[in-house]
Amino acid sequence: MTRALRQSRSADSEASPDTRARLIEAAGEEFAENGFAKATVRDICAKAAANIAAVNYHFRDKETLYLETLRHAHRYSIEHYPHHGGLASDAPAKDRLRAFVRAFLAKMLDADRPKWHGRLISREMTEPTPALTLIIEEGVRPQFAALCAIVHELAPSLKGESLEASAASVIGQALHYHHCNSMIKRLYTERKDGFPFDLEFLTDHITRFSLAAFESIERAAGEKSKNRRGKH
Amino acid sequence: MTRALRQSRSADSEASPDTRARLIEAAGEEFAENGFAKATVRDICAKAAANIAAVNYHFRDKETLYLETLRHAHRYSIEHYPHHGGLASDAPAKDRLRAFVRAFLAKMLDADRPKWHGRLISREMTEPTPALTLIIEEGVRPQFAALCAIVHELAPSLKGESLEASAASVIGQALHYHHCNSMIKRLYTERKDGFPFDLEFLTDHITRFSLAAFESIERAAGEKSKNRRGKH
DNA sequence: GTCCGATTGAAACAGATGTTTGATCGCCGC
DNA sequence: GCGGCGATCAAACATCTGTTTCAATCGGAC
Repeated sequence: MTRALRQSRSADSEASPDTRARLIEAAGEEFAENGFAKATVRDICAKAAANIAAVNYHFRDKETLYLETLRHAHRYSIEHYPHHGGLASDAPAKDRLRAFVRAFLAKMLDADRPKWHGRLISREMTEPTPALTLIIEEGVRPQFAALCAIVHELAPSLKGESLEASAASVIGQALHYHHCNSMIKRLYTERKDGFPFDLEFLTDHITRFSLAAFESIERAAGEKSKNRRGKH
Repeated sequence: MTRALRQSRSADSEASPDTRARLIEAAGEEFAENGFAKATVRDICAKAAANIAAVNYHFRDKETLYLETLRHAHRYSIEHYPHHGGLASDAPAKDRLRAFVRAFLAKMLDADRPKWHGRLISREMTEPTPALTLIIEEGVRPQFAALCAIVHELAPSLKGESLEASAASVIGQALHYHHCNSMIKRLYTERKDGFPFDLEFLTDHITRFSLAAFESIERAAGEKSKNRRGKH
């Protein structure tokens, strides 16, 4: 009957010349800007200069289109922004933290690449859609683990939940500038030239702030264990 | 013609006995859970045990209903969670920071009060809707200013953008656990009893982390100025 | 050229959703 | 009792939106 579903197309193959790719591109922009619910198939097709039926032909659903778009964004993301930021794993932990923060921020804020990749993924973080857990697990968990490893080097006294919470503190700072972007911008409107929102400033601030915290935490841990050894 | 708009009702007056209040309550839950787009007037009315026409009668629009709901949440929020957290303004800065973080987190995570107040407001932060800027300005800006004052006491060497970025770092940590709630939860599923997401643990961690950062920053600033004085 | 499958196109369908309408009910002052 | 008025209700309306249908088109294989 319906010859709609084209389960073929191994998700990577560049078979159809254009429309499929154009659809994903257009869908990415729409979804990133308006979210899944608000973005309409018609708008997407219009932006892709494709017929409305195209989304049903190349994908099956609006939902599958979304999922495929997210997959695309995810692949792009881990390919262009590896969490080690191009640094060797035996580089000093401080540098690796900076590289991590930088890569993380760049993923979100980078403007010269089609910027919807980051926005799409961050949208998933705040309101996850059912099936995509898999992708996110695959992308986020190793990233988080890598960060935990770095933090562990910087502050060996942190363990278990405290370690993970500290890693979350680093990520939270970075994400904040992304999530509350519009809000923060408005908070700084009184400054003539706006908030210095560039990658370098933020990387620098977040790295510095976090390193300061770890340093102080370690110092305190050192004192404590010294005292303990002294008393016993 | 249409006798729909009831511009009267001074936004606070408790004129209509029930339905208006029930509508706001139901709308709050629905909007907080599903966002503005996904939440349907029919669902809201069903939850409020009101007729579909009620939302048009008491408010004018779905949008006005949303706006009014947000106003309600906002009033509730600043009333029940003052940013000073009940502390006198001459209390030690460390305590005030803790109180601030605690109030901020509580606003978001508090479960025994109808928990949608916080969720609604935080939703506005990530995707602000046009008209409500006013409310948010009114609520967020003073809160942010208060935090900046606290941070300034804790780390006098921070100034201008660095000061504001540091305040944002504190807020970012707190918001992170709220925004990425579902994501974080999933990251910790391997732990049997889940992540210790309670208010106390988070307050403690964020305060500790931030205080550590400020302490270290101040120490470094002290060193630097000492060196400078020494050299000149 | 012809056939066939893949792709595209225009139109229509079906369902959901915000909004409106006109009737009805309950209450209060007269 | 009656008229007026605020409030509620069931039903319908108009629009938007995801999806489907079926014909038209294109490109290559034979």
